[in-house]
Amino acid sequence: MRRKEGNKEADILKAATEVFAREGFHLAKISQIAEKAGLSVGTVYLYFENKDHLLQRIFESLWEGLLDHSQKLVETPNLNALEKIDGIVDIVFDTFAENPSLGAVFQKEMHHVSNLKHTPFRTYFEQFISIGEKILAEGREQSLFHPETNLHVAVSFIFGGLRFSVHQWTLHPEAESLVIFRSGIKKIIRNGLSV
Amino acid sequence: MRRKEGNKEADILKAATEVFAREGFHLAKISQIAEKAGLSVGTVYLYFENKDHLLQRIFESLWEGLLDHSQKLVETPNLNALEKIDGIVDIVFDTFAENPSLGAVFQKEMHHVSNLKHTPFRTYFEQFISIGEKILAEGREQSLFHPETNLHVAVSFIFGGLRFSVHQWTLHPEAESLVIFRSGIKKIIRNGLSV
DNA sequence: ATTATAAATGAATTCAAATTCATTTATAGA
DNA sequence: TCTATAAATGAATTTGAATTCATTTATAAT
Repeated sequence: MRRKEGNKEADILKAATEVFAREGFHLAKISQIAEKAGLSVGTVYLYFENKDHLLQRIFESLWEGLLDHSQKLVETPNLNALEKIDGIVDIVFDTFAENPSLGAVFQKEMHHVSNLKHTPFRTYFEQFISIGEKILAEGREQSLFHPETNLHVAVSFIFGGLRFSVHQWTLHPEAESLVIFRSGIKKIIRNGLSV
Repeated sequence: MRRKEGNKEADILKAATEVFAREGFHLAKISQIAEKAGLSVGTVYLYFENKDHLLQRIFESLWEGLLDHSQKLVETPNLNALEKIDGIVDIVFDTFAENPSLGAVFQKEMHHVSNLKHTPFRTYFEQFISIGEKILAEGREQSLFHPETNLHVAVSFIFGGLRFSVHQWTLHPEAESLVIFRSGIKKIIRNGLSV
């Protein structure tokens, strides 16, 4: 009996991420993905039920990575809330610096994925947000943060800002170094604009 | 000869905005838009060349409104940079509070629109960003802002955070009042999280 | 070397929705 | 009242890509 050569599932996911990043999910063609992965259209369907599932899988592993790292971070002792916020920024930047296409897909398609039936993506997002809120609440208790900061509002703002600016960086990585982008964002979250 | 009744062009744009907001551009059906606007599919094509143009028109007037107001704001004398930042937040919130569906479309479809051929949307976005950078540069000169803040990074972050959080508010307007959301965001931009 | 079978292929099929256009409807002007 | 013509309609057409599946290919087992 014939055996599988290489890791086609991984090849397909990688190709799909790149094509979705460039074209956007809805304009991406399975034929483009197949070509980029170096196999035929039919083979894509041997490994994935359909186009939606491809996107779901990408988000599943993305969210699991983000949540895993973030969960570990919040549980780390001897880190104050400010350091934890920096840690979250690092997790997000590390994730997408390593794989810029993923940043584009995350920015462009999160809403679509959340609306797919039978997916727990709203939950993943909510978990992430709730980790953020936990950190901010901690910082408030430690009197590191302004006591009147509305947690929910702050977390939304930071999530949106972080996701968008990481994506911008992946689009123009030459404009500012990753180091500058990353530290710039940490400063704004900590100190805002005012002197 | 027969004359046009009402303002069908406006009805179609309004309906399209609502349907695009709920379904996302690519899953939205012209038939849904026609039904919501109270006219037939063919009539949509009497007023708009195709589906893409419908989205383009929505963004065109949205951007023009945002840029118009922002332009006026930066030119207002006797406002310091911090007040101008607050003004931008107000402009964005006013725009979308008045028409929440527009906020969803802006969040979900900006990237798609930017990639449409023959559109100046990259330019609109760049103009908006450059207004932001101008304000931040001003604040730096007035010694209101941290001198080491990277303008480009800060503006990206703020744009993304603002757009996302306004959209979140439109999704769950009951969770926090508009007033709380708006002032919370102003505080974070000004002062960050730290005491 | 032959066989059985899993893996892979890609042309053919299916499907859904965008777009068109022949037909109908309403009204301004004669 | 009767055109002439613009406006509106929606069934029919077109389009384009997702998905299928009959066929081919490779290899493990005998």
